[in-house]
Amino acid sequence: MTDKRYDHRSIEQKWQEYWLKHKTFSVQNPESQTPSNSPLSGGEKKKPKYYVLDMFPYPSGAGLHVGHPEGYTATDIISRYKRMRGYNVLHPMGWDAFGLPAENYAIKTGQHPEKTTQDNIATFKRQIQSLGFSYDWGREFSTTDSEYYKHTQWIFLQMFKRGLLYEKKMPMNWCPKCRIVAANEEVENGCHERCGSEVEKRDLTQWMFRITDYAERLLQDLDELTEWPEKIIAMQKNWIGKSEGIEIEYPILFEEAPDDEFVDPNIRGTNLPYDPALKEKARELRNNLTAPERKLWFEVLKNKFFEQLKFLRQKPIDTFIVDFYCPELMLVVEIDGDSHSEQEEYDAKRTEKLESYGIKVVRYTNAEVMQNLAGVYDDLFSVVEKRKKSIGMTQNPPTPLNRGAEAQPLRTREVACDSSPLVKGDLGDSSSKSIICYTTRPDTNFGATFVVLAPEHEFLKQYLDRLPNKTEVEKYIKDSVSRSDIDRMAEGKKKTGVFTGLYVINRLNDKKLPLYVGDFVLANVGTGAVVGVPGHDLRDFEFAQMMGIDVIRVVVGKDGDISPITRAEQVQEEAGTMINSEFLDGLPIMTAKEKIMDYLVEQGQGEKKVNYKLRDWIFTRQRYWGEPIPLVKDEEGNIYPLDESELPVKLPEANTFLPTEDGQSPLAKIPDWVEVRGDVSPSGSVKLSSSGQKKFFRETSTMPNWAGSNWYWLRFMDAKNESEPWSKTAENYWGPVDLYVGGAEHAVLHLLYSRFWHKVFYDMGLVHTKEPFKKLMNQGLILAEDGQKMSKSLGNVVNPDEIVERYGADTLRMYEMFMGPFEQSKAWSTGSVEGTYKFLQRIWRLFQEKEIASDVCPGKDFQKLVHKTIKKVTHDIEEFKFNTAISQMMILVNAMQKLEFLPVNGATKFVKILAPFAPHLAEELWQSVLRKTESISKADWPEWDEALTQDDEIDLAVQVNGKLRATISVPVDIAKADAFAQAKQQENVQKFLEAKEIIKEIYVPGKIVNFVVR
RNA sequence: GCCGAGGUGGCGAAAUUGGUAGACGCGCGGGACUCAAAAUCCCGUUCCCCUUGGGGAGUGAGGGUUCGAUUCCCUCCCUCGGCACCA
Repeated sequence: MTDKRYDHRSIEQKWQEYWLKHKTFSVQNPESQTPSNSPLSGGEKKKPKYYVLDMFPYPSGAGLHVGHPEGYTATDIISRYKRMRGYNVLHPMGWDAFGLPAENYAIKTGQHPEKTTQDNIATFKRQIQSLGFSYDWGREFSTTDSEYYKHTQWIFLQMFKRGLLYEKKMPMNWCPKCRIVAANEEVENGCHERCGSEVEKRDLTQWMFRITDYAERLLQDLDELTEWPEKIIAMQKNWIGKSEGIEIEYPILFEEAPDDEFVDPNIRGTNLPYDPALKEKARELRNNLTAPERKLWFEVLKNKFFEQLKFLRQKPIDTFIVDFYCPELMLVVEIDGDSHSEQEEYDAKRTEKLESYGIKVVRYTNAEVMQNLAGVYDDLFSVVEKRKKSIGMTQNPPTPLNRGAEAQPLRTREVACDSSPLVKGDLGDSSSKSIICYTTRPDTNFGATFVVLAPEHEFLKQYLDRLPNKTEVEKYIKDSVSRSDIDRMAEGKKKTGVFTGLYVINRLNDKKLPLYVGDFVLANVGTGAVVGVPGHDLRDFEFAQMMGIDVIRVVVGKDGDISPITRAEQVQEEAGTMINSEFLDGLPIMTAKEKIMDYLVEQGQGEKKVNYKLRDWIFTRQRYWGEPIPLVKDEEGNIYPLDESELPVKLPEANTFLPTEDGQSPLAKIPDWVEVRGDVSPSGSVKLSSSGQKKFFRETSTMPNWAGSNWYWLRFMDAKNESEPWSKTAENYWGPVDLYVGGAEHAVLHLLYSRFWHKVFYDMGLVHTKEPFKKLMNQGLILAEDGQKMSKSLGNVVNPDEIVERYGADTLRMYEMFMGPFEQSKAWSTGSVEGTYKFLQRIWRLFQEKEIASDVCPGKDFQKLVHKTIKKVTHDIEEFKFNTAISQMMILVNAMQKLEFLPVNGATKFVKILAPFAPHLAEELWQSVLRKTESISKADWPEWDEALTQDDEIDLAVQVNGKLRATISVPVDIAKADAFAQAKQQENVQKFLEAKEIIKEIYVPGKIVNFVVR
């Protein structure tokens, strides 16, 4: 008997060297053009491919965390398993090495980030290699290699040329600590996810990626990702945040402003005398226009259909208040109700009096306005023309805007709008303003009782002076803008706001809605204005309660409650039937939503709109340690892409890595690099040369660290390609990634950005699939022994180097797989590590101490166990259930230990299935003990005989009334009657059947017999 | 608040379509070997009760469906992860 101890150190070192030396895990791309000298043999060429990818690490100074090997071991098991199953496996590793820590370290110590990065990569590589992963190191690269980032820059240029990038000045997330702009995805609860300090909003100009152009596709194609965790799908859906609704226009009712504010006092008709007592009355009328007045006003007069002509509403003249008055033309437009004699007489007198001032009066009836607005318009148009002539206004003849068809009422607003339709109408004309509100629940619009604007709303900026409650509003805006998002959140969800003094009109029911400012309305959501339906939206309800605004019920829920809504619990948001809503009454809310949307669109009061929470991606960073952006500006500020021949744009040497406080990259402080000369080529790109005609300035921002990781999986397919990022041949063969494994923290960052770029590549014809990653798995977090997150400050960090030194790589791999379900987070347990180590020792001793016999019949039970184990381990690997695969192997090992000899057949099979988990030990047993001459990676995965996985004899459970009373050992295929007969003979069963009547006998073959008695 | 994943011995955890709950491992108890210890091997180990056999309870709580529920349905509680005034 040999007495060799299980010496993990020498075994692991020996085989790691062997694998490297023999290039055991290097894979070649199929060379389509040279079949004869292709590194792939004819047989290999026909092998199906399998691409297994880890999320490549950022090589931090802290070295490998025990969390890293968890994912890496899983992918390694899959890789080794797939190889043995005959796949051509691509399993690469590289470094995502641009990023803040190296740079911050550089700022602190002055050490160049390049140096830090190289050191860290060396450490990471050594640590990863010490774990015996089967990577093809021939494909290794770092995103910081200029040979790599030259392609990243090339991709940037292509995207720039496709119009996917634009420069924009807007409030950006600025982290004052890191002195860097962060993408929305990088801000958590108002804090920078990197450093945890609070971000500010700063107006900065940055390059933005039009990821929103792909919002719909990013959402739709999630359906294709059937092998992704539901959790990630849900998070991405949520982040994209699609909602379907409508933008509704609410015309603003301005209080009367002094005439001279609207109309040039030099105009003859401006200063007509009037009774000052009428002023108050006119104001009131103005705020309560009749429906026809409103229609004529909003759809014709206020909208400047008569160019340059200003109409005033409810204007006091003499002792009258006229409906509409145009001072320039001295023209009055009146709308009359159904005429009766008294009224006619009065009107005639009034007309006479007005005409004595030189005023022309035209009259239309309510019915005309309501039913034939086009006719009214035509008539008014000719009146205006004549009037102009008679008054002597001949130049600039008024041109009517586009009108609808003759019989149609006029469409007066074009509802299609610019990108941020905060306010409708020309800013010069205050009397034609509307507030646009986005809502997903227009069905409840009959219940609207107020409108709230975000404090940042454009309307407030431009019309502050015209607000009756100017002082209060101004103060409120100042207060809320000065508070950060965090402050606003810290105050809970308590609603605050102030009344502007203005009203808007809900044209659905001609109701006046008070217009408020409130900071619960967010400027960048929807249109920055919300229509308040307090009966059916909790937030609106809270606001209404705070402000003392009416609540109207327009939905009856399941509970049938139709009482006035006074408590938050009564606020019905989800489902129900419409009431108090005129033509919507009785409809379920979803039907009502469709109906009213169609109605509002038809009436020209709104436009359907799909909204996404997803914002464009802020792409530039004010940092040194990132890919320089290959753009230049000329002295006029025009932007040009650099010519592709200029790539890579390498990072210049720098003395300081500290970004400026005003949001500039340290690159901006290197004038020799920033200022260049060159010429614009016919294609519009710039070629640099010292003799160039023009002066240019380089873009000094760099790319975010997501850029490099946004296409790296494609580079691995063709890592040595110098002329292009990857060849189509390579992508055609290897793509897409079959299995992608990493932490769930990248759910909406890396994984969303990568999907975005991949779709652009797809549109460019550079890849043949819409999605980059077929199957995605997230490893669970590994917590410290105390159940807390591992952290330096808590001193509970487990160093993988120490574990490898003491127990070996195989133990660490095996232990991490045995800890529990792969996707679940779990706490470290040193005790269990030792248990796993003992298991490997037991295997070792088994092969050292027992004679391996080829001619010994091991017995049928053992043979069955071997086949069962192969079956279970195979299934479990496929399903990522490594923990139960290992327990099954433990069961087999326990059984082997009880045998006197090791049957060579069973032992060989066992070593094969052990190989993906503990490759060093398996390779040692394979080559040194079983005397095989080739690496176990080249061996075939063992098959199992299904018949041998079935038991002949089973323990049948016998129940009485569902309670277990006995178990009987019977042949699997026992006849039903025999099963019952044997079961009844059991003493303990009889005890429970005595003096009872059997009402039912249940037999589930292979499982149970159950007697139901009474 | 919403979305997702969970809640099973002292601990990590198992359990095809509803069919013997707790496989496997750690820990613990007992034993063998040893002068002794370590290592190794063997036996036991959900809890409670009589203790040869057994009996009762038990998978976060409470209901329901079923001959039978960790598994299916309803209500609720707790933990973790994500989003968070998205109109």
